[in-house]
Amino acid sequence: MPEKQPIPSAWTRPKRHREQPALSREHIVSEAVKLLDAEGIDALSMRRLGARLGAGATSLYRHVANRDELIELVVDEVYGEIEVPGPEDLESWRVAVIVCAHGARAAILRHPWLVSVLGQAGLAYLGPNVLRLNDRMLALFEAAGFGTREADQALGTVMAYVIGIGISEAATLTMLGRSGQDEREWQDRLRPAAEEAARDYPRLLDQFAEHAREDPRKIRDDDFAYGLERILDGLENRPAS
Amino acid sequence: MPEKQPIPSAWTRPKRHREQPALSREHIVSEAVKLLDAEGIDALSMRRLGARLGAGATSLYRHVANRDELIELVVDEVYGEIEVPGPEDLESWRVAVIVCAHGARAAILRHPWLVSVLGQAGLAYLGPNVLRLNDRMLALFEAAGFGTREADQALGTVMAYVIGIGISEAATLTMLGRSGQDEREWQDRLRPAAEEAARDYPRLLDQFAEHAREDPRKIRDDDFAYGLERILDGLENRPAS
DNA sequence: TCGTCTTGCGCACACTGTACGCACGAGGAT
DNA sequence: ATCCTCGTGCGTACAGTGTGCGCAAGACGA
Repeated sequence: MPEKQPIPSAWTRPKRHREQPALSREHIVSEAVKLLDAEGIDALSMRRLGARLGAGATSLYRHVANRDELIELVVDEVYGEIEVPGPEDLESWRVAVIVCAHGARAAILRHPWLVSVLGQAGLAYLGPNVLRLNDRMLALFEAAGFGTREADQALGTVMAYVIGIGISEAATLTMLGRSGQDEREWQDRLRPAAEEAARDYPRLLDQFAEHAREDPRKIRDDDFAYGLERILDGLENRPAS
Repeated sequence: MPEKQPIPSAWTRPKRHREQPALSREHIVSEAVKLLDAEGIDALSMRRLGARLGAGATSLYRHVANRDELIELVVDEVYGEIEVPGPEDLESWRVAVIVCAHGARAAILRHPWLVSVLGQAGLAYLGPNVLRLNDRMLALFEAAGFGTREADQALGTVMAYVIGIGISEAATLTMLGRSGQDEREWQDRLRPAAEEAARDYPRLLDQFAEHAREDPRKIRDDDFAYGLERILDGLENRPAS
């Protein structure tokens, strides 16, 4: 009488259904993005991701070398969402770059976990979508009269700004998501502590007061636009090199 | 007969030496920075940090609420390294901001793990050093004629840029540290793969070629300075609001 | 001499990434 | 048909993680 054995001979065998989806790199990556969007970076574990795909944790390793590689893939996937206006409808390079920058910021805000992951791992910069984006934006700057080298510098400047802003915005959004609160009420709840901490800095208290009288989201939008305009001004009126 | 017991009555007791260092928030944080500098973000675990302090892992929790709080403290600690020229020796607000920006970049490059940590956790923005730095830089901008609101926007623009640049530089440095290679030879080793990946993007290939003929570090320095100058140009010649 | 407080620590739990090797279905060769 | 070789999924296992809990022991005031 087979007692403890897993009844190997029963014909209620697990019924391998190799039918359709199985598992594929693309499928894994896209599900990882969904998981990250829904539950944030801390929730991305191989086990949980596997579970969502109806697979075991280690099965993923057939399609992805390790967690770091998975993250590189996921980052490139998000880069793929950023659109660059083609050279045909560029009424001016300036608005084209503005469109890109806003698109990139929107992508970051859609996926706030992105920036918390940009700094770690190699992030090879060699993903197809990263390359595509870089190429098309370079084209924009070169068409605007920037030299080969300077076009790269200008692009780097704009992208650094967008990512830098994104990091602080995404940190805020992540914290909000965790506490399940509204951005406004969160700020109100934090104010006493903030004012206490900044007691000796009247300038900061002024800032807090200034921030208190407007919608936090509008402030973020305005701040982003402000900096972007100044940067584009600086690039447009650059000294002849 | 006490057999398996840890010999509780022996006078070879562990010899509690509560003498001096014990454990303190400051000590923990400063040792954490050393550990991070030496071995990177992956090496920061409560157990390893405890071991470096001659303490058990859970002892740290008497002084630090959890790992996230430890990270907030460590971030603030690094912010404390960034110096702001006082209002006395500001020959011009522009050079003062340049000094700050270079100081911030230097701090990031000294502690490349910083940026990989900025995006996660709340990073309350309420650490004493963060407040101090913000206050003094705000003072700079206000003294330069920026209004209360606009000074904050200008500061945000510059800092976002510095952090954005820092993230990509730090990612490079971290990768270098891991592979123990020189920046130059790393780039040479990577080139074939990069050129293969960018096969269809002649503009990118041009860029690679351009980059190949100069010292990578000089390129990074130049790029940083270029963007900073453009941003300051844009801020200096801002339209009257 | 006795509480009470603070501090360090051992243990335990749930969870992580991932190496290893088995099992099983598909296809090609004999 | 029979066998062999792949590619793929998964169970198990190991070392390592953050941290809650409760005990022990010194410090200190009454």
